[in-house]
Amino acid sequence: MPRNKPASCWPGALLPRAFFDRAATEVAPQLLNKILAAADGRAGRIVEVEAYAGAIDPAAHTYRGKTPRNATMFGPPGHMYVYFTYGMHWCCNCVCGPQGAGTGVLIRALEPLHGLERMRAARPPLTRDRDLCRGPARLTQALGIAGAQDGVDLVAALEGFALVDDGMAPPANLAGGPRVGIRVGQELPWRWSVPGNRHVSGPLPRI
DNA sequence: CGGGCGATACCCT
DNA sequence: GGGTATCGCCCGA
Repeated sequence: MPRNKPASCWPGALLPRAFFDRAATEVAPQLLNKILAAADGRAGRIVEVEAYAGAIDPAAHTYRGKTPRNATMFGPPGHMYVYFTYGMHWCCNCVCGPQGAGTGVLIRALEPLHGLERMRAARPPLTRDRDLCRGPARLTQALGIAGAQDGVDLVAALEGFALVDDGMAPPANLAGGPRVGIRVGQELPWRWSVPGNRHVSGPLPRI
């Protein structure tokens, strides 16, 4: 694939670097209804996110400091931290600020917008359309995100992936809920989703 | 559409 | 060596 700007494949404005240079808990709800786009046109609207807050957050990969696996999380905001889990799945985060804090936002679900044929081709044959990007490891597979994309700059958007704002505001009156699949830190209400959206994964938060 | 269950390899202790 | 920021398949409604 050419290293052109994904913004040219989806109408809207790239998110500025400053968008990510603040606490992950602040960035996360603002990412709802933004668009994650790939250079080949595959794109989806972000409908579910979780914040991971580094040294103060026992559920964060970065809680115990920098390691080879989590190094990207300690790097510049606006880059993509991709990690491997459960022996078979890749998941995608947006690194947040301040740089060096090891904080980020896990993208948990997308509503598919464009390039659905390519998404289906990248997913198991029996996948129901609702499940194309419903879950953090499903959306990476649908968009072609894996270990090779760890560290990709989503703001510069020169490496095949970008975050785009097409003008749709985040949902109003959002409430946070517990994050999915963690043992520690469950009391922190750092999961947000678009109310009523059918492409949200896991237990639906009470509206 | 929702629940139960097995699969899988890498990282860190 | 243990635990994991999960998912697909299969079954019933």
